Amino acid sequence: MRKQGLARITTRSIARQAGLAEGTLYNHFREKDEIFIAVLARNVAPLVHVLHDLPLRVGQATVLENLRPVADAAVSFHIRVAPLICSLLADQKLLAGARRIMQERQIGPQRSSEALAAYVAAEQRLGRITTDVDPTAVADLILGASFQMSVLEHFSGRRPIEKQLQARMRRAVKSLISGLKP
Amino acid sequence: MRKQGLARITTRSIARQAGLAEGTLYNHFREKDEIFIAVLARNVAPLVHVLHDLPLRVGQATVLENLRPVADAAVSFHIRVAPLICSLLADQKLLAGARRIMQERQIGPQRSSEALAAYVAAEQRLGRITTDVDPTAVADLILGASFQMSVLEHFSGRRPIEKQLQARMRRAVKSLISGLKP
Amino acid sequence: MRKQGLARITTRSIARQAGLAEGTLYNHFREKDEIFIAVLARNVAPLVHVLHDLPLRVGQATVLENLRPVADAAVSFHIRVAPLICSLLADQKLLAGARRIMQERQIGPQRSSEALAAYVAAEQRLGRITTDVDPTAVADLILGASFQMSVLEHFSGRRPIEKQLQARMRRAVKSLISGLKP
Amino acid sequence: MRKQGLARITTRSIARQAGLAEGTLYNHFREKDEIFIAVLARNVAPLVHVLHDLPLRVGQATVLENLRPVADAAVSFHIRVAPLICSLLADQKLLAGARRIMQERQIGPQRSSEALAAYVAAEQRLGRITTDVDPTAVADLILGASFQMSVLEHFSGRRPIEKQLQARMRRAVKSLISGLKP
DNA sequence: GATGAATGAGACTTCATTCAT
DNA sequence: GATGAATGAAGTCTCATTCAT
Repeated sequence: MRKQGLARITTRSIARQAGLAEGTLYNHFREKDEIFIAVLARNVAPLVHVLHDLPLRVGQATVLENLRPVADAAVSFHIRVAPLICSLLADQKLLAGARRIMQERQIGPQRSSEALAAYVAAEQRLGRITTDVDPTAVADLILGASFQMSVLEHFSGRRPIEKQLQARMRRAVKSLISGLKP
Repeated sequence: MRKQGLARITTRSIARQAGLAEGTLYNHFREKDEIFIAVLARNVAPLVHVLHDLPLRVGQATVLENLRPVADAAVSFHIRVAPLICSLLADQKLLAGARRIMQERQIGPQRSSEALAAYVAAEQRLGRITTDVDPTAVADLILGASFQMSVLEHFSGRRPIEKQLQARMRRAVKSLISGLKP
Repeated sequence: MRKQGLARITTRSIARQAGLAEGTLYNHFREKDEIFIAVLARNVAPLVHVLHDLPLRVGQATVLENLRPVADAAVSFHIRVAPLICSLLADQKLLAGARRIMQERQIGPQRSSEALAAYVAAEQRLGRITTDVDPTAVADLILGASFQMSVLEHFSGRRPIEKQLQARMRRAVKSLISGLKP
Repeated sequence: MRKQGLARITTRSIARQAGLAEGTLYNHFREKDEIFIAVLARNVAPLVHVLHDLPLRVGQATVLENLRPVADAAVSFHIRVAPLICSLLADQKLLAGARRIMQERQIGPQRSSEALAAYVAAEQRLGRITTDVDPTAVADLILGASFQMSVLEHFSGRRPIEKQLQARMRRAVKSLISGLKP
């Protein structure tokens, strides 16, 4: 389900992959959407964890060293569930269900963005990041780049390789830290 | 069709909006996917156009002034069709069809990325962009940020406002040019 | 559907009997319940018609001659749809839908009962029916006997024969008019 | 189970109400239908009992006093299991099973009707009931009225009140004894 | 005997696509 | 070229029944 990640995921295919009968799914989940959200929730956990730890890192080590685990976790997350995230956007009903559950659990992409932006702002106050940049913009750039890479890989039909994308993502973070100015 | 995801779009609803009978659609398109790809193709045109013009701008004006139309066009594109792009990722069959057509017309997200990276590399050769950054990474950051913003907006359920996102995107470009270093 | 009349009526069986594909049903009805109600409504029409004409018969001909068409129509109705009526009672959801539709159209078994009782009361006022009887009770007896006969026939597994049941019903009406008293 | 129709009754709900696990039901009954028929059989017992005693009452007390317990028991029975009786008619398979069991135990609606008709005939022979009436018709009228009332109540959605329906049924019996003739 | 997760047949419904008019 | 009823494959979900524990 994570690997192929179709909106066209059928209960049949889920059941087959899980080695269960179709009806058995409904002994564990009330409806298909719940399975969907459960997979998403489980996979986002590591990223949430890393973002949650960010405040403790403010002023510690270097900004690059602090952003690296974020970048790695973002890639891990996106590479796994980019098609699932896309399936949400592709289906209004699914999206509505996801939104509801995310509000209940106080999670969601918005929060991840905000957590990252908060870190940037905190480092700005310490003078370790220039105040020329907009914290929200930085979050958009970092998380967006990670998402974009995963989507591109899925688009191309290549089987995305985590290590490879993480390396590419680190280049992006470095580039962002450096800036374009000569 | 652009607003809600593809998953819930029926030929009936397309026909109704077009003021045609359902069967009539099939006098213009061979199958539903073709309609979908046609919509995508039409909406990507402006962005392709801007990217196509980039080589002419190398060394002209400022890098910021050259990237701004790219940023604007990317936002315009993503804001319109983010759910459609996602629908591609969500449907293996659709994705295959889209890939084929994109190859024929020599377009696609890969090409856009490459065009932008090529511009960055060219400016690097002129010394107007530092060689510390990786051109591909810059493309990922810029196009990814634009995509990310649109996806976030659709996710939140807010009706995305183009001007607003373009402003946010310009802040991202400026931040990228500036870099995080103090 | 009328003949076999199962609650276990499946859309498949309906479609087969109608000589249509299963999906075709949904071009004509929004859901299965609607088909169900439609069949019921069509078959109740003649009985409703007869009951509607009753007020015009008050004081005309004889009470027996006036009740006979009611008895015949009731048998015709029940013989056709007793299993369908039963299917309603057997399925709360179906029953709720039927109730709603019946309220909208101002029909229903209650109304039939009342129409018949009203006729009895009117004849009582003319002295053609003794005031010893309760009009509502008479309606219960007549319509109940008709329903009972049809249910018994279906129960026994015999294919109910309309003429035969109508004759039996006429005996019931005559018996009721006569009374048990020696 | 008696209240709502059978169609929506699941083994799960039966088990929950019985305070047992779903699987445990199958240690007591071979299949769901058996549970259903057991409930029906238990509830019909009092009515069967009353009808069984009828021969002893021939020529005793008054006809009205003899019919009253029949009327009361019929209402008690119908009010309890009208939806279950209907569920039989609604399900060919269930009906077949019920028929078989009823033949074994020598019970069934047919027998009830016959028992009541036999009583009427016996009283006719004693001159306590006019020979103008048809015994079978009288049975149809009495049992039918009782069934009809219960069905109407379930139809209307009102929670049927036994005492109330029994009173209504007594009026029906009295009306039948009196006859319509002025 | 009790349990309840697993099963899988089958129900209702949707919808892209076809085709006679 | 336009129409829209008909199609039927496929999807989600329910539930009676089984069986290892």
